[in-house]
Formats: sequence, structure tokens, C-alpha cells
Amino acid sequence: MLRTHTCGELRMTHTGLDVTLTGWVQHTRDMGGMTFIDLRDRYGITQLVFNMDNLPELCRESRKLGREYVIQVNGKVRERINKNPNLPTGDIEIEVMAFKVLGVSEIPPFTIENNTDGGDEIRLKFRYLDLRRTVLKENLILRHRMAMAIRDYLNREGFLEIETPFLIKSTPEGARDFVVPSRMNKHQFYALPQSPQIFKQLLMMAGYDKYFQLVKCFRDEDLRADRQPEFTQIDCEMSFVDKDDVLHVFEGMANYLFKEILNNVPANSFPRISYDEAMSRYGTDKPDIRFGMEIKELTPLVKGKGFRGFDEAEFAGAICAVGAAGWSRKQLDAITEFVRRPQVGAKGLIYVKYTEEGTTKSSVNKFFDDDSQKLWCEHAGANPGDLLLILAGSRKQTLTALSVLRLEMAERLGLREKKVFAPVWITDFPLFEWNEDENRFQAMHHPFTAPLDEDLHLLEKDPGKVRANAYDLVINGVEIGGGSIRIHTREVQQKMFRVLGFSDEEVQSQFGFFLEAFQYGTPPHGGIAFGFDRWVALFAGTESIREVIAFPKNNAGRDLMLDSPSYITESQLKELNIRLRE
RNA sequence: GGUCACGUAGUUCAGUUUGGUUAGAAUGCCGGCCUGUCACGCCGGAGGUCGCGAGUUCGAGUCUCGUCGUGACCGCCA
Repeated sequence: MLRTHTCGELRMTHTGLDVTLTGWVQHTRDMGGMTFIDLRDRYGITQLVFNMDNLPELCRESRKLGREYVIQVNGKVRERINKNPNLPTGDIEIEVMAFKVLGVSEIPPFTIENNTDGGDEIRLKFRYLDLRRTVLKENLILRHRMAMAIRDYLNREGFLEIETPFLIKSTPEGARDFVVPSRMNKHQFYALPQSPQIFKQLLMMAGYDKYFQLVKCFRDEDLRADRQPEFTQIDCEMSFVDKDDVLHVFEGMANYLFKEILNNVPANSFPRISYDEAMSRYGTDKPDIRFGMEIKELTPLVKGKGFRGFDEAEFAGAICAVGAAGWSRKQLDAITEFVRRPQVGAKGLIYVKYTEEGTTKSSVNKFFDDDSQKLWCEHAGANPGDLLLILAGSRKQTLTALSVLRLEMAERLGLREKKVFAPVWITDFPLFEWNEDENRFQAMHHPFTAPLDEDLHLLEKDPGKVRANAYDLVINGVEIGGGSIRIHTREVQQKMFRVLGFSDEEVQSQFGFFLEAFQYGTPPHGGIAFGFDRWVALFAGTESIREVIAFPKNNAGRDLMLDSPSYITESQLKELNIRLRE
């Protein structure tokens, strides 16, 4: 080894010891008579001292060391005269006797410190420099610890980690596939998996009754801060289980992570809310339940008083902002503007201030008297001092807008505390949703999701009413994972494909092998998959999963460091029998 | 596929509203001074195709159009 210790481990107990350290020059402070250097490695920072009195030649040499030079130093550990309480190694320093430059460095394009001066673009281009920063380093360490804890828990629960192929087959339904041309099979393409769904079900059929995999998945769709074209799932499947069994095992896994990683267990068992209930109480299927502020319907209370905004609306709903009756005109205008943005799409915002004196003041005073406004307040659970915010319009759009408004208000009122975690299971999703563009039903989860037993008889008569035996894990408004009990008979699976509008020929060519597999003894099974990147981001306290991925892509799917994707040569194309079209 | 914002020194930004002399700041970088710093301090210096292209104008960093890049969002993401 080129070193005897790391830059994070030396303490007072090591004083007097002769040590050799290696690392990067974080910073030099040249005082004239003496020079201090902060030496950094993965483990921390240790201060080096050079002194003109002792070794003038060495001290002069040290001034030539630039930022990010890689050096090896030999010296003695000694107690500092001025200690630095902000540094774990701040009680000691190294009196350098000799050093050697192991690698010189250009001047880095941005400063490699906690508060970097670099913007997103340049940091992605020089990702290997950005990764030297403590924030990203700690995120990657967190990711590692979580991966280890997950493997540890699932291993002890008897799960086997089994790899599945990446070069597979393009199938309809779901996200757009990334495809890979096959040189040996002219004009044919593999697809990269959107998830190992079919493989894990085949593993259940093969008798591996508890499977998991930390696995890359690929979806060729447009990106967001919480979406990358390739991302990592914790993919799990179990046989001979019902919904409760699955939820129990993975509640256990979530709590194991909370305990091992954050030392903070939110609840032994997580609340469960049906999809319908989530939609009516929160306006979304991924509610943030760290705070109340639930949506209350006011439709019957507001109709018929001549206010067109209500009279013409299918639905009117309110949320109650506790203690916000004193909000200024400016604050209310800002929040009104917020809901009127095209992304939220509300026509306007009606507010009612329920004053401390017990009277009401609203933006629709002209149409409603104090008593009726008080009635709304009571209905929505508001007390004197609270602010009622009301949106009206079509039921679906208004609920969606209220859900967005609810989050925004919570943000402004400081109710979304980073260190509080509120997990919740959302259950009983609709099995299908209607696709307006294609004029057909499509699977809300995926085509292998089992209907609830009691809704099975509706499958062909009234597919829109069928509920799925499916569940999502939502933490703090972030969809962390989702899964379902799967269809395990050929008959139901075929009915499912029929409702989705597949012809028998299409089913045969796309899923023939799968239907065939059902015929050789298929156990009842179900599972779940978690977005590992999102989970790490949640624990790291960041919204962007790029912060927890070593080498992420930008929002156009480009790798700014590699400058990929890129063109390939004519000879590569020829080998693949591919001609580019305009 | 669409909407919006941004693009000025190595970097992060101001300047654009109202076109007008030599485009500024901070930080970084280079040189000098400094023996207890840790956001070291002080003095001095260098550093610019205002993304690119066209247009309007006596005159464009500033206005218009196009284009490229970056970010956020809608659609999309079973």
C-alpha cells in the first residue's frame, strides 16, 4: 500500500506516530512562513503543515502544489495548536517530512467543495470531478448501504437473487422500448426490459417461490427530475401468497431500511387507503399524508346562489389551511396565480378567511352571506383563524388541481418536513383505464394484474368497473413502489388480453410462450417492484434521482460526459443491415 | 409532440425593462507580501466572438426571426 492510514481516521490517540497518507490537494493556505494543505480522500480531510523554520526547501516545494494534485506524504501526527471543531480530524495535523506528487492536475473547471460554483451542465460533463464532492459521495455511500440492507433483509426472508436477461423481446403495452439490432438475425431487434415482469413470473412457475433482483430497467420515454431512461428497481415476486402476505413482507423491508439507515421507524404497519378514497380525500393516488389538509366536497352547499363559477361546476371542493386567515392580498394573489398556471389549469381560486373573531371574509362575499360561508368552513373542518381555499369545475380536473394546491400550500406553510416519513399503501386500483386516443381500455398497472375476486364477473361485461388486486407504496407523496397479485390461469389471462383489444393472433405471437407456461402448473403468485433510485433520493432528502446515480443522463437522455448517444460508422450500420432514413 | 425560462470572463451571475462612450461583480487563476490558517488576510495583474446565423437601425449584449444548447413542466412514463 502507498499509505498507512486514510485521511479520515487519525485522532489524538495517534499523536507521535509516523504515517504515510495519500490523497488530493483540496486547498492550500500559504502563510509565508508556513503552508497548510487540506488533504482529501474518500474518508475525510487531514491538515498537512509545512514550516520554513524546519524544512525550508520542502516548504517552498509545497507552494507549487495545485488544487486536485494527487500526492503521497510522509510525516508525524501531532496535536494542533489551533484545533478545528468542524473537522473529525481537527485535533491533529501532519508535520510533513517528505512528499511525492503521484498525479498532477489541471485547474478544475469548478470548485470541488460542498457549495460548488458549478452549474448542472458542467458538473455532468465533468461528473468524475463532481463525484469527489462530499454531497454526492455521501449519496453514493447511502445508496450502497441501502442496497446492502435490502439484500440482507430479503436474504434472511429466504429470497433468492436471480439475474434475468437484458436482451429480450419487444412487446406492446406499456412504455416505449429501447431496441438493439441483432447482427446475426438480419432485420430483427432485441428490446431492453422495461422490467423483468414476465421473467419473474416464469421463475414462480419454475418453483423459485421467493425471488428478488436489484436490476436495471429501461424505458424510452421523456425524462423528468425523478425519471431516467435507465433506472434501478428492487424487483420482487413470491408464490403462494395473497395481498396481505406481500404487504407484510415489504412493510417489514421498509421498516428494516428505516431502522438500519435512518434509525427512525415511522409505524409498525402502514395505513392502507383504497384508490377511490385516496382520490376523494387527496385528489391523487400518491398522497402526501405527513399533514392533513384533506379535500372536502362543497358542491351541494355552494349551488344556486347565482355565482356562476359554482353553479356551472360539476364539483366544488375545499382545503383548509390552518392558521392562514391572516394571509395578505399579495400571498393570496400569488397562490391564485399558481393554480391558474396552465400546468395546474384551474380557472380561479375562491378563498374564505375565517377570522379570529368568528366572521368570514371571502372573494365571493357578493353572492354568499356569512352564515353560508361559515357552514362551508365547518364542513371543511376550519376553525377561526383558518383559511379555506376552494376550486370548482369538472370533478376530475378540480380534484387534481386541489391535490397540487394542497402540496403547494403545505410547502408554503412548512408542513412537508424532510425528516418525517409517512408511508401509506394505496390499494384497489382500477384494473383498466380508458385510452381516449386509441379508443380502448389499457391496463393501469400491467396486463398480468389479477382482478379482485369479487369483481372477476365484471371483466368482460364492464371492464371499467373492475378493481385490481394491486397496491402502491407511497411515502411523502412519492410513489416508491407498486405491485399486484398476478393472474395465474390461462383463461383469465386470455380474457384480459381480449379486453385490452388484442387479436388471438397477436396474443399468440407476443405472449404465446407465456400462455403455454400457464398450462404446466402455475402457482398463485404476486409481487412488487420498488424504484430504488427514488427511494435513495427520498432518504437523501433530494427530489432529483440524478443526485443518487453515479453517472446519470440529462433531461434529453444525453450523457454529457460521454457525449452519447452518437452516430455510428457506415460499416457498423452495414454490418447490422440498417440504412438511416431522413 | 407542446409550453415556459435561461445562454455574458474558467465558474456563478448582474447589465436586456427604456438600443448609445472603454460590458461589470464575486469567485477561481497568475504575481508579490505575510509563521497558526482552516471561506486565511492584504496589494497588484491577466482573463470576453455577450451560444450561433440572419434581420431592423446611424448604432444591437439589449429589439425581431431562425437555429443550437441547457433546465423545468404538460403530453408520455403498464
